[in-house]
Amino acid sequence: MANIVTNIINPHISVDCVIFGFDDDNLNILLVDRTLKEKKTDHIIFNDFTLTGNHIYEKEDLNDAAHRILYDLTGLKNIYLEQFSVFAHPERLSKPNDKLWLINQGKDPESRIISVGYFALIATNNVTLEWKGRNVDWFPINKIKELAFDHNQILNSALKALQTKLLNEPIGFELLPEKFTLSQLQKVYEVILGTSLDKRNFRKKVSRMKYLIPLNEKQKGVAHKPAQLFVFSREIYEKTKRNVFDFSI
Amino acid sequence: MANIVTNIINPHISVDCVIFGFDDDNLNILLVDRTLKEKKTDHIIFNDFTLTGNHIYEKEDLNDAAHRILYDLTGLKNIYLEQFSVFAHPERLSKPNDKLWLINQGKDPESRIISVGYFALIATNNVTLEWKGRNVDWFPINKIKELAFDHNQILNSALKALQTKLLNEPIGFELLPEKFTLSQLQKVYEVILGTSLDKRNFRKKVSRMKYLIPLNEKQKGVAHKPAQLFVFSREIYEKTKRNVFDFSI
DNA sequence: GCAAAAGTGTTCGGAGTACACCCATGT
DNA sequence: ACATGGGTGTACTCCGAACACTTTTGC
Repeated sequence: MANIVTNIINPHISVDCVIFGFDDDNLNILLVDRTLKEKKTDHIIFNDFTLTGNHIYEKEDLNDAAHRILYDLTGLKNIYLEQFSVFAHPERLSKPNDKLWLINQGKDPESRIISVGYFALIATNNVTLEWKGRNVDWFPINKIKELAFDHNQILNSALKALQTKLLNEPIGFELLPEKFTLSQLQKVYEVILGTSLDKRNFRKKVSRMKYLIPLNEKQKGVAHKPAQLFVFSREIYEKTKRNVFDFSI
Repeated sequence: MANIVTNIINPHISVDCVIFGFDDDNLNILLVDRTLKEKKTDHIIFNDFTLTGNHIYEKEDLNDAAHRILYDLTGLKNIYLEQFSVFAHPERLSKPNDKLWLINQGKDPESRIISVGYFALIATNNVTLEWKGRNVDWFPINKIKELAFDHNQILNSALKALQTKLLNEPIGFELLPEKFTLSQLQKVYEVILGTSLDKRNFRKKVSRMKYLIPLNEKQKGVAHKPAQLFVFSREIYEKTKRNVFDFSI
């Protein structure tokens, strides 16, 4: 894998991943702590957060780079991943703290780097997180303050892309365990779209999705009527998806 | 506008524009002739076509670069333009003819260039085209053969993006003159989506689009019942567009 | 008067929306 | 027994789909 050629990094192009998770209540984003300290005194100059991102290798495709970042972070392959936009404003790395940080990292703060934005969906459970020895953690998306670089803009753009995608393709269960209940799925739609849905209408709609397969299995250990569990069948989805030729007003 | 700083080009990043036009019958794409000749004999080594593209300047935003390309090509500003994807495969410029071409242009065929794809919609009428002294022309999209570099892939991806966009937002008249008939608009939907639509149902649907304003004006000089002309009102569209919170099966 | 495209209405089925109560389980 | 979320049906309206004939103009 790692030979002389594949290890040359391309200093002009990076990939940033907006990683969405869901914990039965909130839509969360994975952020990496960025703390700049005075070298001798360990005095904290500033402290904020970034998305997970990295430069690509010279011979590496963008999708591979994004998967590599997710693999380094989680140890998982086959995470749902989608390119949604490019961020290339000439001043995107030019806030004072960002320049300080880049200089401290031995980089030229004037050099132009364009970043390709990906969003990823992962089921939050049972993932241990590790990113280049830095602290990473989940944050509810509606409690995120000012981030490093242009990462607020990237995040907002990712959320819009996720909303659009969710309205057009069944990707909600990428945020859920393999077996999930309809209430969990409904909650995913609600938190991503920022709305609330009627339970009966939601289930009526879902009952038309042939690719949601009910199992002979129920929730266990819950203090209420246990819910039926479902799985998503990609095979059935691919077979039955119809071409939408309708357009909206 | 052009000073020392803005004239430095960035050799790593380019913008490619897929320019769609419509001529009452076909969906067309603007292509640029690429002919490589033996220097002394003028013997043609090969001849094919490319999309319109260019490197960006060091201090230039991507949207500005795409608009600049369209302005250089058509003399028009305010063309409808949308970024849809990035093309960055390490081998994207590595077909034999592409390498020959790059060497002939004094470029290093091994250097990696990523390209940001934009699609543009322009009303074909009354535009004079000029691109760096090379021949440019419209080609019906379904008659396009093998293009230079990865431009077939960029074109296919642009068409899909255009279809998706058209299904979700009213952009069809960007391909039409300011005043247009409903039959013209219907034809735009048909050629982009590759389908055929029922005239009565189409008009029923259109009658719900409050932002399509009928004029007290009809077609002239046509050998049949003259059609009513319409204009698009962006103001009314922005006011009345509803948020779509429905999701599909 | 003929060719060509414009313009128009009805019926049917399927989907969205609004809305309230009983059920199964753990404590 | 009680708290908790699971699970279900009906009425209304709107929209999509299928489908054929008359009208107005230029030639």
